[in-house]
Amino acid sequence: MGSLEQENSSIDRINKVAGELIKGKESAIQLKSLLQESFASEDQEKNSVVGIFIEEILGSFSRAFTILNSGKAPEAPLDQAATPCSEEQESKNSGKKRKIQSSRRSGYRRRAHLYSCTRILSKTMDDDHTWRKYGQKDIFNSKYPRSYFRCTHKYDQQCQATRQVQQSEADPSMYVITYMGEHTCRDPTISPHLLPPSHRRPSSIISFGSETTADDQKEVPFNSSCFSVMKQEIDEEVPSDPTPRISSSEFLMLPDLGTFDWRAPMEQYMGIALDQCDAMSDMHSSNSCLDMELNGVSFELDDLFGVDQDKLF
DNA sequence: TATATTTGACCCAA
DNA sequence: TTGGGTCAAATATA
Repeated sequence: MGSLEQENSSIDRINKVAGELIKGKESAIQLKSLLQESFASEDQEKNSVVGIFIEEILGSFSRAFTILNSGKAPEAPLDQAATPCSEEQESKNSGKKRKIQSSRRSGYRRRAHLYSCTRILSKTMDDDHTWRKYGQKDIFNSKYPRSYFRCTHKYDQQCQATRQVQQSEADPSMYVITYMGEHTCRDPTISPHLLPPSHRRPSSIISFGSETTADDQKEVPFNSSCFSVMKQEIDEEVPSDPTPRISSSEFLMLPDLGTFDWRAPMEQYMGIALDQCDAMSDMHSSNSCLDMELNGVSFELDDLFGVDQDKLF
């Protein structure tokens, strides 16, 4: 008896939550068009930032709907350390088309990355790393396949960085890019001296790209895989471009990065970057633009650097 | 010929 | 059991 009332109460709550989500999503869509209209003529960068934020928000709504419908989170955390594959691993299906060599999976690893972070970007974004596609999968309940890329230097420099690229269902012109693992490689096109020792460790390097060439780039080495500018090859039709190019006009830009001093308090730069999102300040509490995940624990950069949001906005 | 991409199979985690 | 991440043979391209 009591259980029936509880059940009805739960359903009622779910319906209310769904209603609020629908309202929120509609508001976000309206806000997007409003903001992009107002920025369209004057500030392309703000317009792009708005787009990124809105995509994140809409994605959150979609995931929330999914959770409501399924009763569980759509994505499992990525912090599970993979069990290193032992040499004794053998093929169990020797009768299949492709026969496996006994050592084929000896190095098989999965989800062993220390951290991951997800970006929603347009395909025009550029990256300062070279990637090689190693797989593509159709994703359950997803309209578009997901492509898997690894760093070109995986074998020659044991770089473990990978990324996943999937076309956004909400906006097919955008791509959801998930970076996993950190770049340990030293791409010859990236000036190593730009990476101070304290910033070569994983999860401590974030790069707000600059509109400079690879030669004179003064990127903020903050996270070479998470916040670096995107590479053209996102488009699957476009082959990997071995020449890294830097163009982050659609991403958070810091003015005068050439004078960046990483010994300065990070909030100084975060403040500048986040200032560009000032139009979205009301959304900051729910945004994940600068969110990262380390060992499966999500946190925001302001937590990481002790940035007080109230001071920034 | 070397290198990159495609794609089916393998394998892990939930 | 199944979805999804990775491997590697086959194929494409420069």
